[in-house]
Amino acid sequence: MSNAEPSLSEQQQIRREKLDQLKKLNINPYPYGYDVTHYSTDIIQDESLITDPPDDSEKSERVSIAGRVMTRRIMGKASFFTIQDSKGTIQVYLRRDDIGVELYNTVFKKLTDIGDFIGIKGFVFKTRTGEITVHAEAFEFLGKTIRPIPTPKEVENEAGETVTYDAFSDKELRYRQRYVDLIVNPEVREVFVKRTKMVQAMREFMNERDYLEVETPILQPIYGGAAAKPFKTHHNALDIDLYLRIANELYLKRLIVGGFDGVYEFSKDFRNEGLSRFHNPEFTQVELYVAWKDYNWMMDFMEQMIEHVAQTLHASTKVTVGKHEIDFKAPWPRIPMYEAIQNETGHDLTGKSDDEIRAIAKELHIETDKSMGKGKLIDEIFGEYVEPKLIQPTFITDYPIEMSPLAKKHRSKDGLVERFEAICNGKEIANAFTELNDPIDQRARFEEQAKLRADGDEEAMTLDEDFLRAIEYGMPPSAGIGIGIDRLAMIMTDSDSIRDVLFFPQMRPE
RNA sequence: GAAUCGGUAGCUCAGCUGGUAGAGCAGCGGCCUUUUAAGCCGCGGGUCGUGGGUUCGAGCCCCACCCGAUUCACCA
Repeated sequence: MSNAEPSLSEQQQIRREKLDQLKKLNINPYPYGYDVTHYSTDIIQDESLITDPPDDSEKSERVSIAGRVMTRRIMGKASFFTIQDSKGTIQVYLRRDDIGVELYNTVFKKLTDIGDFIGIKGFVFKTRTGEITVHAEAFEFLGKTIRPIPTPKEVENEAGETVTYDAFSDKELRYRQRYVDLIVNPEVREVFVKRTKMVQAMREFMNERDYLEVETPILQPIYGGAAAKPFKTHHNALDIDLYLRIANELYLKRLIVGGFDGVYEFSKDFRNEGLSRFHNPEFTQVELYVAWKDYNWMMDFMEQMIEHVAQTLHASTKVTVGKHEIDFKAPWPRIPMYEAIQNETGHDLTGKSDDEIRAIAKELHIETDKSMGKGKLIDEIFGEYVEPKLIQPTFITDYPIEMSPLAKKHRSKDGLVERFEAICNGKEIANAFTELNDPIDQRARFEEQAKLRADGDEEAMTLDEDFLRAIEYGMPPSAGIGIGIDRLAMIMTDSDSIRDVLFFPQMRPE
């Protein structure tokens, strides 16, 4: 049939030849299905399946499994190999005399490679060395792979530690070819399963409280709800520019105006900024808005929800992250921002003017420039001196009004808003406020942002006339929060790069 | 965007002061019916990230570029 192309490696050519040979034997290399009764781990965990001594009589139970061949140990007329399915791996014992000469010698020994899919039916026994193994009575070819997969080997040394040889460890290849990473590095699957369970736990926690999961536009004519640079695109039929959302805040608040008491959305957001260990151009937040509540209530809510997440994932409130053990047991400390800064730097910023704060920033060796307003300067000081030191989950409260154009003025502290950020492992994981629902004030704040923009702050917010119209119709007092799902997933899975909690992190094209 | 480190066989890596590329696993041929990094005998496999340059000669030295990792800067 198809001659091997010159650009193919020797191993790729050989595998294509094997494909042709299978067809010549009237074996479909890509059949349509297989009747699976058991997964690998189910068999290993179910003692009652083991026949001892090995029992091939009709009364012993049969299992049928399917998966990839991952290792092979061929000893003439009998072989051991492992099959990997979606739950794990199990060893199979295969004998020529059980399945026939052609299937064994030709189909299995000659034409089956590591990575190929096969189905096995047989009974379960324990080998001399005590490994639970399926003794194959039927062998079926289920899919040819024509590209060799990496072949890491795991072995336990005398100390009982698992040592991996030839691990598929090149990070670039692992990110670019996540499918291969998932095949050969089983711990990767665990990370992503945990991430999904984390999201499920949060969703259940909110659903139990009757908050409504909603969907809002990703393509927005005016981007808002955060300070960030957007991705821009164009709609041809309407002939208008649109932006990929940087946040969904303003839409969820419109729904609060519309009469929902609690709405949330797991939102893919997009920010046209640098990539790093903590930043991917698209990332996930869950935003939640609840009517009749304020930011104090939201702190209670958040610490309870995250404690619940930790319990669900780790059966404990304590999670090991790098060198630290982080305890999510509620309540978490609540420290006003100025107090936190004073604790770390000795400077009390309360009531200070722009120029005074600029001078303090310089004293603290913070690089400043003209476009930085008071809010930005304080944020810089905080980010440099306080944030990295907050390992245990902590609420930092009461932010300067200049850096929070969507938050409500503090009920008692002048110049501040009712806002908090949750910090954990030295990074922000959530941002929340008592929502600003005074339309006159909101308009003034947008106008303040417009000035900052004119002064060169590219991330200052744009005035959204429709959003203002919405809250002019009246928005109940509300609390809102955004929780960074990727950041939280990093903590919950002890991953030190955001790329390790994203299946397909953004990469430059090959 | 800056600095540092890296890119050699399918995978993991070695490659000296520049002399024309190696190992283990994987692959191919053979032996082997309870092995487990199975073993034993034999064999093949490479535009050394890309493009220039220096040199009799470049994986190695020089220049430019591409890709990645880490740290830093901005942002969640």
